[in-house]
Amino acid sequence: MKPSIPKGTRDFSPQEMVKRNYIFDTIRQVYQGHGYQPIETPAMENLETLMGKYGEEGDRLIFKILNSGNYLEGLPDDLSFTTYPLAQLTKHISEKALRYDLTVPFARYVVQHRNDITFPFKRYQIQPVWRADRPQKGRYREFYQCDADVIGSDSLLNEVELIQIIDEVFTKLGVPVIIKINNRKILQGIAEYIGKPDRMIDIATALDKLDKIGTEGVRDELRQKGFSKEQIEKLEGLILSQNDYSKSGHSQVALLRIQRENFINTNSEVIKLGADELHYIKSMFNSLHPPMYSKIQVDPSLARGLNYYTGTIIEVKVDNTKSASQFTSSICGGGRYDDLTGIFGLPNVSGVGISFGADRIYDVMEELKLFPPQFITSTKVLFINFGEEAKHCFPLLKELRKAGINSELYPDAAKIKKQMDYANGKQIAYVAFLGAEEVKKGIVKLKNMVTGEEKEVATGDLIQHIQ
RNA sequence: GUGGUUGUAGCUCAGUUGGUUAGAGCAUCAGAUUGUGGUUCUGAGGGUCGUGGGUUCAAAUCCCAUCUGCCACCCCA
Repeated sequence: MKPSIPKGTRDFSPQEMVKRNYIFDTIRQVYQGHGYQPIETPAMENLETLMGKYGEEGDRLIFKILNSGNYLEGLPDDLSFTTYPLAQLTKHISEKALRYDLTVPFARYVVQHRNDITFPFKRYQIQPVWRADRPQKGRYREFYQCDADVIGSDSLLNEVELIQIIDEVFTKLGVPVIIKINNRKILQGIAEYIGKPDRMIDIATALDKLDKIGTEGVRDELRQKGFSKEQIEKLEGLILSQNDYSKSGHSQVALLRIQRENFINTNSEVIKLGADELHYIKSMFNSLHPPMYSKIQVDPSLARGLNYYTGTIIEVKVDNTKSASQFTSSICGGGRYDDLTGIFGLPNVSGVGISFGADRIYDVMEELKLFPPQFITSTKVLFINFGEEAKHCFPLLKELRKAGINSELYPDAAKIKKQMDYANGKQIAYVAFLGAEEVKKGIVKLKNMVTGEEKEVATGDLIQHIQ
């Protein structure tokens, strides 16, 4: 049998893991610094918990788990695979699924453990999620999300904090980014304003493509989705004010002002609320000292596909004006959801959160060569194995490790050359010789593998000679 | 889910209009003074040419299907 792994999944080598852990550790450290606490949830959830939370497209991308045992039991006798509706069939043969994100399982967790939680509850969670998407560059079927959410607080200061966290993480990692924000209330209000309150998602996803396909493309898409000419014109009056947004040349602030004037004319409370929220957040950052390293941008076309967002939405992309990155997809996203816990029986609890896509961040950092070089190895000192004398290494190894110096003993009494090759392969900085001669003299011969320099040091002074 | 593209040794790739036993470099392993590597020399192992069919006297090469990677759409981290 030829060994292989499922499409869109990957193995990670030691070299890759060191770098991946660097990303995880950085994010974890920032989260903890802001008072977020860790939780974990199972890889699989009840299918029912997940279905219907991510939109139609999302449902399709959920990995369903076939029931154990005789999963065909209890199916109708007249079952025909060609005529039976697939969604119906799924319900019968699958009751569990791999989690699609960390936010919905978190909402479930909050409701289930509500009596043990003090609100507002700030938690972080770093775990893999699975999506049955078709793989591409930066798109995997198994990938890690690093989430932080605050649940049980309406304050916009949470949004402000989360955006600062985003800035802090990417500053630490050295990735130049643009943080884009918008507000779903505006989009919802617009949908109501043009008389299609239930089509907010369609409007949002069409607008989301403004950058890519331009005004005319958005018009076409809306027409295809059944919007009338009047509705589209009304919409344009609000969002696409003046020509093409992307070509308009207005600064972000100016653009926002245009919107607010237009928005006020709609007399829509929802729109005004959304615009005020956006403006509040933006103004917080305008007066922030010291200012953020990352650019923050109000983007009226930002939509985000997930169904559960109701307020602020956030998306982070690599700043291609500051780097040579080819990456255009988002590497972090998030937003506010006013009633995600409601579906699980706990209404009126608002939450807001963000999620870093660790795998995409890794790809970007690799592309931009942002990983520090010292990450190649994890062992600092290798003791050469001379057979009988090997046991004399143990006390020294213990001491080194106590001092935080990663060290190891070669397991076999192999030829020196082979052991040296091993050290080179792992890019180990020092090799220690402790053979019969050294034991007799009470010393260790320490060799610097970069300079080739060798010196005899007393066993007690070993640590001082290692940087 | 739709459309396109790709696949030869662990890695990077050669391989003529279909024509003997499919090659190279790097890597690996073994040896060249039995306590000194990253430079050198010698040798070895390793491929059902992604997989399964088909056309042909003959297929890595042509045709079909399938899988994987990649690209666009869709959507997203």
